Amino acid sequence: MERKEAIKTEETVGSSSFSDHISDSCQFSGIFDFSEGDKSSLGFMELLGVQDYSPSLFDLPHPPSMAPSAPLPPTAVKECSEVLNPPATPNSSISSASSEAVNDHEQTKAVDEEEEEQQEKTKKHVFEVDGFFWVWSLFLWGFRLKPKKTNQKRQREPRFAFMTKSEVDHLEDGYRWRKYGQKAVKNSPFPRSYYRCTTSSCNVKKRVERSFTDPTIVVTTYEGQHTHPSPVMPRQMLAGALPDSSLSAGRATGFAMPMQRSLFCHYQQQQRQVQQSLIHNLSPSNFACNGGGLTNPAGSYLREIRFCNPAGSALLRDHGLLQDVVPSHMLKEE
DNA sequence: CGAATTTGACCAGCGC
DNA sequence: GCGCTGGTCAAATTCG
Repeated sequence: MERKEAIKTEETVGSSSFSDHISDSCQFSGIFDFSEGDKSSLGFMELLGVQDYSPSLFDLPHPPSMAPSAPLPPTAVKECSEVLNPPATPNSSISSASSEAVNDHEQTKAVDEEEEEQQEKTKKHVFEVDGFFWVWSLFLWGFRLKPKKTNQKRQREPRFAFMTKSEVDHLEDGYRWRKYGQKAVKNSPFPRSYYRCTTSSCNVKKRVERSFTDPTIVVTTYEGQHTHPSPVMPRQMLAGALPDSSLSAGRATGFAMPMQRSLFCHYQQQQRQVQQSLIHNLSPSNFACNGGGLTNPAGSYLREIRFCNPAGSALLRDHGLLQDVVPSHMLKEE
């Protein structure tokens, strides 16, 4: 049901064509599902191999073509925010974002609900991380979980979904999980498994299921935030293996950073087959995705994923498999 | 024997 | 109101 709504919204917003258009130069993308309170949202994030960012680049529905360029040396992280339909002076529209986001939110309170939804739908964020520009597109799922008149609806934790190409269903992510349920998924031969963090004070949950459009893809959805450090992965190991930006992201947010951790754990466990699969397919220059498409009428998360010829070992080395799948500021923003 | 998993039952939300 | 579906519970079973 939720996914069906997502499809509707995406078509409304027009991001589908945007995704298609940039797919050739997109180096990585993922779908992220956030739910909080009575509001749900779905977005996709794309890493663009572009150095010369121009806000008009993201002007829907006619984005210009983008040519990938070599990665830049690590730079200070910048965070940018803009609204679609960029201002008249494109290159000056990039500005510090956090406060703007807050201000935007405040302003939208003043308008009626439809206008507010429209504004939220079209809000986009652009981040620069280590010389890469990340486009964070966030749009509502097209519905607000009907707020109960009595406001008795149970609050849902923020959720984070990502896809991993793996032969292993339950990817090691540094935390210990206890399986508490399994359900058949409608229109899919693959069941969905439900896990809870085994730490007593921590109520983080995750769902794991395979995409039935591509059985090699595992869709993992995390809900909530861990209230404790990873019991499996010593911090020192992490500190030695991952760039500062990755660590700071995890520390600053308390978020699980699931893909980052799972990739790292695969290293540690010498699960070579899975590791190579992950490295190959998640390496920025190998991973091309036709966006956060949800156009499959049966409701799959995935539309089409293409894997290009391997060519990016340098990227892999320099950027550590894009450990910052979600840059820290994105997580801070929600 | 304790921990983890399995699996059918149950419940809540939603659409018709 | 009813049926469908997603999510959770908990007893039974399996595993180490």
